[in-house]
Amino acid sequence: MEKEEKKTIPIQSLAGMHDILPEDQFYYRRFEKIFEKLCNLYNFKRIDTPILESADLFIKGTGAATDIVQKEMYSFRTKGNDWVALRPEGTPPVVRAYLEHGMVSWPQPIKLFYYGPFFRHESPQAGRYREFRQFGAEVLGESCPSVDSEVIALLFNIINKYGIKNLIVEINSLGCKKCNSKFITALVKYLRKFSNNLCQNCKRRIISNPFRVLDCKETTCREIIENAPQIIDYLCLECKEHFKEVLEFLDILEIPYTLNPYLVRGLDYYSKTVFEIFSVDEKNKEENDENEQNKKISLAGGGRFDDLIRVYNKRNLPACGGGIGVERVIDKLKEMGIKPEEDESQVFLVQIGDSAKKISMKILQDVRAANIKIEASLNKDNLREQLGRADKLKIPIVLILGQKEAAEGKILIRDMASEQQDLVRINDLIQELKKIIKT
RNA sequence: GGGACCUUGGUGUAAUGGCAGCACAGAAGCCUGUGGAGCUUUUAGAGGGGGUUCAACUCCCCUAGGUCCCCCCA
Repeated sequence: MEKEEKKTIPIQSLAGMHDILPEDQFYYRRFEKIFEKLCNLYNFKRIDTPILESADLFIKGTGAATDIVQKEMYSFRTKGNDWVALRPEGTPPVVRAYLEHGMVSWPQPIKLFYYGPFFRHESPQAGRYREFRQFGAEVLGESCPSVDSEVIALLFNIINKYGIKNLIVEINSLGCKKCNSKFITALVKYLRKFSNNLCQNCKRRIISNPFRVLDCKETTCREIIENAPQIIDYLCLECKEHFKEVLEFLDILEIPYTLNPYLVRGLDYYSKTVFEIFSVDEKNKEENDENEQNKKISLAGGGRFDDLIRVYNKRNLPACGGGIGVERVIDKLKEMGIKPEEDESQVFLVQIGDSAKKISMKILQDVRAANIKIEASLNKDNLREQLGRADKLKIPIVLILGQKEAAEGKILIRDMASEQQDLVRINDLIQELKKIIKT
């Protein structure tokens, strides 16, 4: 054998991708428990769609001109020469599944939720990762404005229940095709007058996606936008009515919201209602609004997408949905200093001697079968060490099985805090444990 | 796509162009029948590559990550 050169190749996780270590799992579990419970109450059914989809699904659905598709999509050719993509968002796959499985013929509306990883290739920063988890809820096949409010309420309540208060919904209406084409004409006409003063991006956007100019953060652009026509004034009767009702429902549900006429969102398929949910920090609420505006990160967002289905199918299908950025919500909770409780072992088994060790294996199995979380270190033999371990793991109850006890078919139950010990028959152990753990 | 700062054992950190030190955690022991303490011993480190230099953890360049900002979004 040659002498091995110790050249270590650094193995790191990819940029923007993170391991979720045991200590962080509880943040996720807590979130999962909450959305599962609330979805059940709202009667949303879970759907899981593949992480890998045809790239076309997003190019057509999310929109070829959007940043998500243009710059951020993980897409590649497979060996079979298919053009595929890691899903950057959840709505197109759900719509695809809806059509593929004939959910049109199920009783409408179809209320679905999903949870899982999504991928976008952009520079990582606060609340922004290349792999992130999203919870989303979609209602398909229903045009009633109550649906918009219900989706907002569901997302709002999940985040709220997770422990993040001071939530506020920003909401706007983009209108339908008819009214927003009128608006776009007016907007473009207005913007052209100032096009020399707009930033480079916005000059391009006048042609490619004039809506997005409203969203620009450049101060010069913002000044121009201040006096720009507002979509609200161009809504057709139906859209105006729809929006009004959504807001009324939000009032009834006591969900705090503010109208944001500049909220447009970067996905192509939205129509009528669009919204994002933010957490407002008490402390800098009053301070310089400018900085505040730029710094806030939305925890959730969504809207109505009555026209998305037509992209894939001739069918006409109203729908509305939204998603929560799970990492963003977790980061917020951490920022607030809240830690979900870890579910520690309740019992630790200490054994001394060979015969005891063998009986221990059986006891561990039986105790676990009785749904009691028990830990042991069978690799160690002395009592002191094993007790030390139980102590380090902060396990409140220790079972001690020595040679003496094993021979008599008995076992000691020790309460670590009070240092009280009871000798019980091994046959009665589970009963005794249940008594102790209940109280 | 553009920019700022950062990277020292598992973790948190210190100092220095000249032996990389400390704390915690880990392992072994004092001590195979009762834990939390103490003591002893011990494992383990400069993200990777290149350059300047007698000498680089330190200075320079590249690269990979991290954090953050612009852009955009969850």
